[in-house]
Amino acid sequence: MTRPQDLHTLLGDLVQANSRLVRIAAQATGTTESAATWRTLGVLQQAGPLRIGELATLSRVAQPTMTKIVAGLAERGWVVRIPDQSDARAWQIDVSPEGAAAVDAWRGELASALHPYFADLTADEFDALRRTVRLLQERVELNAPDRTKEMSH
Amino acid sequence: MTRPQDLHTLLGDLVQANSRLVRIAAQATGTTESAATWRTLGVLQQAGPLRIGELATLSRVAQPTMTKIVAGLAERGWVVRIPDQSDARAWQIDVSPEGAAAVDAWRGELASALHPYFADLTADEFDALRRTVRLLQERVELNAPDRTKEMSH
DNA sequence: TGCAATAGATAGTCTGGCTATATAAACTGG
DNA sequence: CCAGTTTATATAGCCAGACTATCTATTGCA
Repeated sequence: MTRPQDLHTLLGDLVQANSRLVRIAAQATGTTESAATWRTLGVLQQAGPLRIGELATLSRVAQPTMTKIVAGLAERGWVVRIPDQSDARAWQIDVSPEGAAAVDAWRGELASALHPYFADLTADEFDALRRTVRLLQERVELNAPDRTKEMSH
Repeated sequence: MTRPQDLHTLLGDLVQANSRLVRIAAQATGTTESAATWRTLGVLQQAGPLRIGELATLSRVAQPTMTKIVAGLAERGWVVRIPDQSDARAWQIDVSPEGAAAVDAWRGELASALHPYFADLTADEFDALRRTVRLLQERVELNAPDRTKEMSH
């Protein structure tokens, strides 16, 4: 039923539309915080305390990138770094109450900024949007990426 | 019909899901090119030859940012810079055939990378996705952003 | 005990954002 | 017709977030 040709076009269009949406939001909110911040906090909220490495894998960034992001978040007080009881090399990273509040605040700003663009949705359109967001969420669930390539050394 | 509370949540979820989707695509394709590249070329393909400033406004980035992006694209031969007949300060920027080919190639890679995640959509889900992408495209159309703030000096 | 494997940090590079400012061309008013 | 303002782009300098390569410190096993 899903025609590959259409899917091909659709996915490109989806990513491009989203890139524009993100720029609109960035300019409208004037927030300095970037996608990486909210992506990382989102993963943590969803998957509880995690090690840097696990967090990097689930967020699909390289480990040194995650080390930097976490350093920034820790500076803002949005995550806490708890020494891992069972491994002195490792940390458990978790969202702080302040971090959770920051996510909420950002969602509020984002909604205000984008509301004018979506205020006039029909019930039908709203429903399609809602279903698609759920769909996307399912598909980008936090499954560990395929590491076959790396494993083959 | 559209409940603000739901819309609030929905938009946050949409942006977050998309941020993950973009990371999945980035890792799966292994492409080094970033969102800004395809966003910019997309705007050009849609709105024909444009000046740097117009391009920046429509892409919703600052003018110096666009100068840099265009410099990069010109190096790769993906855009051409045509001197503006009527104004020696300005350039007309347009997509080159190579640029258009690069966009096509990227869409292909993206589709291949994401296809496994979307291969099993039902006709119904596919339809909701298709309608939502169209919807998003309408909403992020290339309308010049509101410049009221800047104009008030 | 001693050495390979693992977790994270550090170094260095690039792109893409930003603001502030410089440069150069184009207007405009006396 | 030229002086001053406005406008279009470029330059400089900053920062975050992405990468690879490598270092350090612990772990864990032979």
